[in-house]
Amino acid sequence: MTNSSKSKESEGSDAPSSNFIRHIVAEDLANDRHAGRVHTRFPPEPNGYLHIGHAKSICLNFGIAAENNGQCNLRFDDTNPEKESQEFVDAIKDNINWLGFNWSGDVRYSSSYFEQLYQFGVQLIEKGLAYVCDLSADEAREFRGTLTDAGRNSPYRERSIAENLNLFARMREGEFADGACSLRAKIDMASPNINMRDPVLYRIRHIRHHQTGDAWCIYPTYDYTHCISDAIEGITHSLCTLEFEDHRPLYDWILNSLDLNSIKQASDLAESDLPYVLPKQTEFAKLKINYTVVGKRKLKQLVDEGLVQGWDDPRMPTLAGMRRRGYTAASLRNFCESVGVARSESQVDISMLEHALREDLDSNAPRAMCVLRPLKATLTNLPGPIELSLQNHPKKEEMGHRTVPLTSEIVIDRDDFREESEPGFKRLVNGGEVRLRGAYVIRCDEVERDAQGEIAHLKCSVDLATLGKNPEGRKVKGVIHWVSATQGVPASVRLYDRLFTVENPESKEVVDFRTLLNPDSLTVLEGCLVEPAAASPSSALSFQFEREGYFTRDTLDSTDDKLVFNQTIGLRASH
RNA sequence: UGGGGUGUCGCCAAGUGGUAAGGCACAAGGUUUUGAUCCUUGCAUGCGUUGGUUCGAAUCCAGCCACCCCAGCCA
Repeated sequence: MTNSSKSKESEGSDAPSSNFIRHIVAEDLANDRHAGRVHTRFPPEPNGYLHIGHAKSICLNFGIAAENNGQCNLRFDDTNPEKESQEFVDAIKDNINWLGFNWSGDVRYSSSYFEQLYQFGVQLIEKGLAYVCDLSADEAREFRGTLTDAGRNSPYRERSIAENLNLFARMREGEFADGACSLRAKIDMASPNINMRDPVLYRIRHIRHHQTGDAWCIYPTYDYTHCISDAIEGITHSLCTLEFEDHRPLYDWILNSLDLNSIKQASDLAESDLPYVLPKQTEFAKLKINYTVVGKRKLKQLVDEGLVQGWDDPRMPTLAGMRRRGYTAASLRNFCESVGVARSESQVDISMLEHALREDLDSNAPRAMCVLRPLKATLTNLPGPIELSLQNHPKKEEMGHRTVPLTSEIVIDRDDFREESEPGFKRLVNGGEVRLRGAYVIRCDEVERDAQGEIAHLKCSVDLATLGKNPEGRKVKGVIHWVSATQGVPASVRLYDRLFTVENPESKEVVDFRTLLNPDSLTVLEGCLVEPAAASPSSALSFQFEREGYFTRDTLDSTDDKLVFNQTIGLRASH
């Protein structure tokens, strides 16, 4: 067999996986199509918060640039002031930095190209490729035809260039009311691609813009703005999602209709000797994950109707929410890489996200102990309080040690105790032994109940010969976590479960996705006890509470006298 | 009845004519003072389907089927 030698060399384990966009970029580089440049951009509209789906696009765009010594711009595609705001601009910038990416140069805004866009509009009119149309939106819809029937030409389609120029200028001057007319590209009302049936380039909106104020009352549409903005910024690879595939002919039509040299002169490459090449749009499938929703409208609805506690509610798939939940930026980046980039629409299983999270947290989160449902236990023969020095990470000596106080009064988790031994139960039972994590083996000698008959207190004896070593002559298989009842710090802990009860809450069959919300997505536990080291204001924020899972301090809700932890994700449970 | 796409293991996803990578999930073992981690092993005679071309097809050709997107002066 000769194939073994061949397959070995390609097994560079950390090499990024192959995907069709990496192929395209590599091929363009090989053919010197952009003079060696790779320049991408992430172009969010500031009309909502970024979510996990955006993370894929961010990682793709910034990643492709970084891999090829290229640049990636952050550009706010802010052509519809009606829905946009500065609040979203700020949140988006913050999220991108948190994810670990830095955009090239200053933040860009499509709105900062409005004057240039207007001039290009004039150019299209002069070339006889655009006209001012007085059809109302409703009329325009009728003229557009249907998916199967061709549209009809607008009665205003043959206005003279001079008249169009005059009208376009007056649109800008504010002479007309909203919707009175629009600038349209003159393409083909019979095109089977509806986007080519004389699409609107400019509409009239007497409304203040979050970046340009009252400077404009006409605003360019996405199709007109996006391609030109890409061209101005010298973007080489314009990556977007599949639903824009039908817009690509228009993207190309607009750029090819403009004088190439005038585009270059308006671009960041105006002074460059490099040959100017128009950007190319490439589409990929957006990220969908089961048991959650990423539709902007749905997320907004959850917030507005108080179904969650805000855009940064830890149950939300927004970057702000996930960050607050304790997701690490690295885990999100790794997840996006593992999901890949392709053109087939897919819905990724949330277990992949959870895997990336646990993988990162397992290797980086310090360990600590926290008892969620305390049950008091007295260690009857412990000579006195002692301080144990426990390793912060079982495999990483370099993460250091912390001191953990052991006192005669401790708490253990109610779930870790049963009166009767049961098959398969490896924790503490009456009369049985168990290891206190990092400390001694104890035996439960007595169970005390309260007036209601509930188990209230255990009396246990310690085998003083078992610190750091196994007892002789017998095997103690169970290990449970614990916290000193007197030194432990009270905390409130929030446990999370998936937000929706069904795999695909966004499916078309769903009438009202709100009825599919999981009523148990949030459980608040009060009176939990956490070891002092994890409660210190100067400690890390994220921990693995041993045998429970990963938790992070909620810095928004924690106060000096009330500590709050959010469960990031539980440990994998294999029993 | 128009146009544009996509179909490879339960979920993602490599593969570009030479005999189906990898990850997640799952299952079975081993190690373990976390029922975690880690390690080992297993997991598509098969690439939507039917034909065709070829010595050879997931890869090329033709037909069919399923699903997704498009009729905002949203992006």
